Amino acid sequence: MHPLHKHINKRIELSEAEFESTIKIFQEANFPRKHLLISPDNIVTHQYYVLKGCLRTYMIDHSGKEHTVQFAIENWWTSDYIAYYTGEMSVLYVECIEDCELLQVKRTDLMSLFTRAPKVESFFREQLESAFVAFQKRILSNLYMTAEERYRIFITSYPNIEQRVKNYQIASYLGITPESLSRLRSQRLR
Amino acid sequence: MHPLHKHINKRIELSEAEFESTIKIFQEANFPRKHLLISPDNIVTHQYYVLKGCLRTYMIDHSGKEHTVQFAIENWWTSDYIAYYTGEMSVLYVECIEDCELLQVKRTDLMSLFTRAPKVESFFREQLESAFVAFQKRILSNLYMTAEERYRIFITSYPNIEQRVKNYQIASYLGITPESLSRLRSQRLR
DNA sequence: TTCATTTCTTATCATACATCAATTTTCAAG
DNA sequence: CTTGAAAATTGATGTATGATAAGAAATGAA
Repeated sequence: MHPLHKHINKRIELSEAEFESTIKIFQEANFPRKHLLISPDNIVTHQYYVLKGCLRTYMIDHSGKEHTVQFAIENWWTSDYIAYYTGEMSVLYVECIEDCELLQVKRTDLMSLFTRAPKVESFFREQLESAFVAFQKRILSNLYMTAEERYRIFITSYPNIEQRVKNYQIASYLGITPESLSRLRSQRLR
Repeated sequence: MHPLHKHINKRIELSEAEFESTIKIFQEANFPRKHLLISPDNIVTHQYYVLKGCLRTYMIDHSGKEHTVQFAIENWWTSDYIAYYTGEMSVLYVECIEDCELLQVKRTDLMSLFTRAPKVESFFREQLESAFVAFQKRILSNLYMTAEERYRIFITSYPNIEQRVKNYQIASYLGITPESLSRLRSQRLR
């Protein structure tokens, strides 16, 4: 069974035939480590499903500092969703931090698939509901947790991520400097 | 034209007949100032559309401090979306901070409406996309902006909100103390 | 394996915001 | 209006995290 079919069927029941018409609009796309899938000031027409690899979505602020919005690993979806959903120019980078095997899909193709296959739209709606919950929880945890608690939550909810991404990238996800992350990691060992 | 019909038609075209079958599953619900629509440790079965009034969604952490997730005014939707979408017990309060006229809808009714009326599902998917974008922007701004910048963004994107909500509630939305908000407001005047 | 580059750590000092406390101001109920 | 409670302000002091710098460790390209 195709990994994407398996992934979709965790939420909704899609027959082999229905999946066939779905997978038609997806294209395989492989990129090496360090490749920038998306960079600022572009129109974003695609979203991406990760078959293999790891990607990071981040912005660079006016003072040159990086801020990580999201990591994506196998069976996650990624894009610059701000640009993808609004049609505005991109503000984010999406970078492969490992060699990546992706499935890409164009938003316009997905939209017309939705009218033909409402079940697929339901899948994406439910997917969005989960993502929305995750982001709401993240906003809350930024409001009331210390950096150390957020770090602990992060490494348990992204298992093995420490082997795959740099500490300074984790720091930029948590909203602290690499130095502060280093400090709180060394304190935890005592 | 019904305010909800007008609201939906900003995204998708819904005929009078289609709207009739939609509005059927909504109920009017009016509550006075200070009424708690939702409080922690309950199952959340409804979401709410604001016809009139202002509500605040917040949590209280282990040390008793309040943290505001969202304000909702006319034509906004609100609920404890974490509990509503996941089925988990609520963790949030949703409080009327003015007398409120609401339309409430049960999630199960909405789900079955979606299968009968895919256009309504499209409306809610698009709505979610926008909400997702807003939350992603908020996470980013918490990562790279100072409290003062976030305050400035807040008062321009929630116009006239200062007349409707308490400063300590705005502070708890921005992730700072009321004292800090008071100080940065007085600095802005100089 | 080697070497240059990137990343991580450690230390010191600086700062934005928190905490605590004391008034003053606002506001809503009687 | 009056009045008491809630909210906002102001000041003094504390603290987590930032900024900067320098050395150690890890990494990856040749």
